[in-house]
Amino acid sequence: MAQAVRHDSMRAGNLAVVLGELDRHGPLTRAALAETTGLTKTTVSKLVGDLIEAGMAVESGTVRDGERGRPGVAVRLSGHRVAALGLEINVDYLAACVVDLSRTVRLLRTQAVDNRAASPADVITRLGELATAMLADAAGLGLSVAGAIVALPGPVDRSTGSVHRAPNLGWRDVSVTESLSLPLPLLVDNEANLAALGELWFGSGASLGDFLHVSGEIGIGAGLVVDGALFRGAHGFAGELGHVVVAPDGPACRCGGTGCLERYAGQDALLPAGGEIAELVARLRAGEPAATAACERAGSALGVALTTAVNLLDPDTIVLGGIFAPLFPWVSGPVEKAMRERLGQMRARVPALVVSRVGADGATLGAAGQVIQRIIADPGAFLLEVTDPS
Amino acid sequence: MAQAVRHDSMRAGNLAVVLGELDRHGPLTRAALAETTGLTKTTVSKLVGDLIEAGMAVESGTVRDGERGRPGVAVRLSGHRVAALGLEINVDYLAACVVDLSRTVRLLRTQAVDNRAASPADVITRLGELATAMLADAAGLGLSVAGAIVALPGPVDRSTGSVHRAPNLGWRDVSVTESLSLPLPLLVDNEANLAALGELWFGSGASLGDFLHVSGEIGIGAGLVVDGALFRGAHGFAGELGHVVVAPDGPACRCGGTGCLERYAGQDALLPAGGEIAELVARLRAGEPAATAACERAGSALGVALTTAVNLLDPDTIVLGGIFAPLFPWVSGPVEKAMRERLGQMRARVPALVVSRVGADGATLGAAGQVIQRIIADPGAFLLEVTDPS
DNA sequence: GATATTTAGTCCACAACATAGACTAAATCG
DNA sequence: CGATTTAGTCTATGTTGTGGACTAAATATC
Repeated sequence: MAQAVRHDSMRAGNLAVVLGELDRHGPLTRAALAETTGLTKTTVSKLVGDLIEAGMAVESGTVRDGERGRPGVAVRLSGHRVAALGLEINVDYLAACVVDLSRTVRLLRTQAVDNRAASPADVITRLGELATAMLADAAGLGLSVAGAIVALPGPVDRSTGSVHRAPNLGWRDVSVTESLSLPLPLLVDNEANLAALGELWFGSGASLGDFLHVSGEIGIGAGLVVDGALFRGAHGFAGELGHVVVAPDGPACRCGGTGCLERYAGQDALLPAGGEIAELVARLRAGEPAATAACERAGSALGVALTTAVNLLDPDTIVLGGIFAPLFPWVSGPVEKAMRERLGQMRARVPALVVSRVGADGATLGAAGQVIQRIIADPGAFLLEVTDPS
Repeated sequence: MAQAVRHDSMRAGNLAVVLGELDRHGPLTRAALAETTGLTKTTVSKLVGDLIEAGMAVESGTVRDGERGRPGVAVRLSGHRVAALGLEINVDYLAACVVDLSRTVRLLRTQAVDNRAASPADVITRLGELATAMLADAAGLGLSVAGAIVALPGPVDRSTGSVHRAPNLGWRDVSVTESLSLPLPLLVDNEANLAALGELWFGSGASLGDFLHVSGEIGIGAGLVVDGALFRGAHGFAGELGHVVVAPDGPACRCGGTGCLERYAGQDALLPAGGEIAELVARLRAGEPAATAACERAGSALGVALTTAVNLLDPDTIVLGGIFAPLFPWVSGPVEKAMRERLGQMRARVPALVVSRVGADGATLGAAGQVIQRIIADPGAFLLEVTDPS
């Protein structure tokens, strides 16, 4: 609980500080690192030496920063050795990616499968095969994969690695970490959460400030990123935007309530007759009035729900992802209108509304990125793992 | 930004760990501290010695923990030297309190004044007089006051110490820290936020887990406490529960929107003809149907807004404070009904609904408590201040 | 073109802090 | 009364960062 600082953790902390600085502020010389971290040049040199030895950083050319003086050697994160595996189980596909320490996507593979038709055990077996193939390919690239996270479309218990209920998959109480055995640390997380992190590291990124990322699918989830980390709430179920009440007397929702956002702006509300979002986009492009009206309705409801979310969570930016990304041109107007009307008078600035820049792979990439984030936040633990093969 | 660990900050960090442990887990022997912190007995002894010398801890009797062996000396937080000042400006009163390091309330004074009638400058002058008197009394008790926080009824900019708009006071862009000059560090914060912290430290406390504290007044604010700290959002305006949309087509609100919770459950909605909450309680006790119906309506609306808040913020517990504390017996039913209906099916556990245990002084006490919290989180800084009179 | 100046990075003696284990102190058990 | 157990202190030691002297490599100045 209370974490005391000792000599070894002091060192680990300083390694993390240096690596974090390299991660956030690009290539830096040792002198610049000493300045920004407040450590002495001597200390920085030693720490950088360790990081280079561990394959987590490399020197990359010289830089003349000022006008005069000896040029410095730029040091940057190196992705040539350390990597992470991101996995995703979704309704109609499996996906896996390998991302290296510099957050470069090295491998990405998607497999279209109808996972509703298969049993959870079969799905997990298939994911295991995909993961094993990816690990082999990663080894071929000389990468050492430090860990993996599985993205799941439903509320998860991260401590047990299980999904309580994933209605879209038809799963109940399935433990993924128990069934999936891979030769590395494995965790699970919610797809909407990881999509938000995917946007942070592989999309518009830090320019968004603190943002709320909306994942529209059949359900509607959201992930709030504050200071580069997810806000999860007490039990990890924060960000359930789909069941925000838009109209207390509205239609019944599968959650037991009435008038939830999902009933107005979920995929089933936009496509009551079924079908693909791509078809809806085609009808919208053709200017079909019924399609435009449906988006108008969904956008207004989404605007009301997001107004509420802004009042409670206070983000800088709102990112629309999932099905709302292709529909952005048609829903953004009503959403912005609702937010301006309801927030404009009280707040100096209404949060900006932008479209997600990562596509369907957001959650898969976010999963791998989260593993990388953990390594950067505590390189000492990983260093031990690599150098000490006990 | 990136905070490196050096020898001095290692020491400061360990002082904070020991003091934090004493704060959370009551009186402890040096041996017990060594066990829980992971530090050696030698180190703990040195740290405890420093804390005792600084007047932040004291030895208090011996304890026989096990069956055999030498009994240990219990060490606990001491409030005899270090204290903090909490201040509050509200619509119809000023308040000040002095709380010591062990979070004992040593002084508390309230002054009934109609602050809407006076100019901001006059109000602040009067608060300054109250604060100066409190500081003199604290000095008389041998207390050294380390800092102060002013609670204000409106959104504040904590970096400049100013309120942008406090509609209930009729204030616009008033900087309190600039106008109020006291011989100690002074900060400002929002009343609803500080009331939540007041509940944490002077009310039901840590038994609540992560909780959302609702401050019902003319407006309705809320403060979310996660892991013993306030969730503030990107700009510090999180928790604006009063403007959560309960019915998109509802009555217009002063915020520019329509159907905000405030219009259904704020003080003006419960008492459309004006008057005091105490009178409403009397009518409720008498069983007056109109009064009961008003609470029913307010409770249902509050239940809808809280359902939404739970979906987005995921707290363990919801605490009703402000005007909802005396009205609790009449509003809690409808609130719980709404939450059970709308959340019961999706969640294993619907958050518990409890009444606030701190009264009107919650924000004032929370203000002082927040200063104490800062000292406990970084005793090193305070130690320097005391021992080094530069 | 030689020298001064500036900046980067390394080296070495030193200081700060925590550690490990021996030691003393004070209780209960047999 | 001695053996055992637990609390707390003392001393030598180890790890880590510091500060300043030093070397290295560039530009500026004359």
